[in-house]
Amino acid sequence: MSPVRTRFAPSPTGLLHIGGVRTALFAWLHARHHGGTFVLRIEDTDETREHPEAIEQIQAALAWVGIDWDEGPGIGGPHAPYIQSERRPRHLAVAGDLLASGRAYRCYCTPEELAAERERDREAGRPSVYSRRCLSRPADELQALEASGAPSVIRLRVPDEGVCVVDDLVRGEVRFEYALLGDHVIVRSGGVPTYNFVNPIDDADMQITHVVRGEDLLSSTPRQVLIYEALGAPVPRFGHLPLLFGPDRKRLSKRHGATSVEEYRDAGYLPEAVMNFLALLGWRFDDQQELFSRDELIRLFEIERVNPSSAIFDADKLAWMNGVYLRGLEADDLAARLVAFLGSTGSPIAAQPQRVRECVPLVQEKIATLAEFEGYCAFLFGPVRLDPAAWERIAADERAAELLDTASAALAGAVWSLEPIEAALRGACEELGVKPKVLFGAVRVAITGRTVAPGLFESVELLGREESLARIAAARSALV
RNA sequence: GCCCCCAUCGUCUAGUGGCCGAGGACUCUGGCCUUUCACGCCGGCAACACGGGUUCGAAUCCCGUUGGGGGUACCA
Repeated sequence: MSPVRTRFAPSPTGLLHIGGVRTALFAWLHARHHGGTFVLRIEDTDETREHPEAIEQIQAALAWVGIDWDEGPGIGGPHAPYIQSERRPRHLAVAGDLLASGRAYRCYCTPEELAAERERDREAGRPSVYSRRCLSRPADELQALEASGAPSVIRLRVPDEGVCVVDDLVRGEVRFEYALLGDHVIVRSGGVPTYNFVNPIDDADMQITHVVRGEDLLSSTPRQVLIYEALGAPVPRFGHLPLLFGPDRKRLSKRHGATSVEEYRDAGYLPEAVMNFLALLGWRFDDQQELFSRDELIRLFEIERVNPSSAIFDADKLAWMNGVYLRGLEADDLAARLVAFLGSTGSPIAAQPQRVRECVPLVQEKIATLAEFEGYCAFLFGPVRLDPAAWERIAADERAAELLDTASAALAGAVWSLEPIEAALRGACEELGVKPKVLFGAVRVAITGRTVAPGLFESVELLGREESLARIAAARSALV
């Protein structure tokens, strides 16, 4: 059995779509599971959509989620560059061979003629298949056309009959009748080869054994199989993954919210959570386990277990899973990630890494994304910003002054560590005969400026006696 | 129009003829815990698209219908 070689072949059209990452992930997992090779190839076939910086972005996005590649463009790395357009001479040479052997032919039909033909086919209820007019033109007519400088494309001559049987790794046998295919264009009139031609040549040349890609490419498989056969190359196994949709069952797009990995990274998601979540879109190990480390995924992933039906991207579940991963992090690790994240957002609190580390225990169970940290902890890094609505809540209480004074007095005499602080505050409640939530609520607003905040005792302890008392005093004097 | 794929709770799914009066997770929801918010714990709502077969027996196999999706380009 030959070693497994898979590839991910995105076109550089912009930020890498989350669906693209899912495709890359499955192809990568399949290679890694079998100890094979994973190739990254940039398919910049269509020059009109070329987007150089997108090549960098694609690599950065893959690297961020934890997908590495053995061959292909590397960010300053040693990997051989696979940029499809650089292989143009080889593609055109194959086209030349096909032309010479009669497996391909020149077509001078104009787009208008072709469109009219399709229209007629459709109206007649027939499958629209190219009429092969140029294949039946007499030689002198062809020569005249060529001499006149009429633009031409090169078409592959598809068999008149027979079926192409694709034994798909996720769908089983799928059959296509060649008679329904039509001779497709392999080289455009401008001399640029098409995707359906170039893609199988590259896969053959790179000895790809398993083509793992989206289901949108299933229909083009027979056209590509023909190219492998023409090349005399082995036809790889195909695995067509179910497509990803938004909540409205339409293909995932911008209007569904975040669709690029970058957006999730910038929203404070963890790469391991994103990878885990994406792996579960179409694949599952059993009826229990949902949390998988990168290594477990590699060990357990089997493409044969991929579910063939399309999946809807559930952002809620990703958010939940991100929280699970966040809570599972070592405190030092979480702190480091927070500092890096805050730095990337330009937050000034990134400049206080020790402080961030001290805050971690207070919020690790409360936040679901790195982005939520600042909202909870900003009061520990600088002056309080009183939330007006929160302030209303305590200002409206006629006992507010009494509450704050008593709390202040209790704290003033407390030994400054967690338990004595709690004891002092609880003592204040008993002294006034109020429920803890009443007094704690008032102190919380004074200290944090908000009604929703990290644990009060921990917050007060971290803030220090002086600052805590100052904040309570400030709130006290702001009372009317 | 024609070709192809798909079809279990709202969502992701387990299920490969009897273990399923269908299991797990997210969401929603009732409760507990509790200084807020979370976390955690306990409980609840909620599905085999429909119709025919095959079989002693079907969510599981076959056919059809319906629905959804993809393709049908000198896009990929």
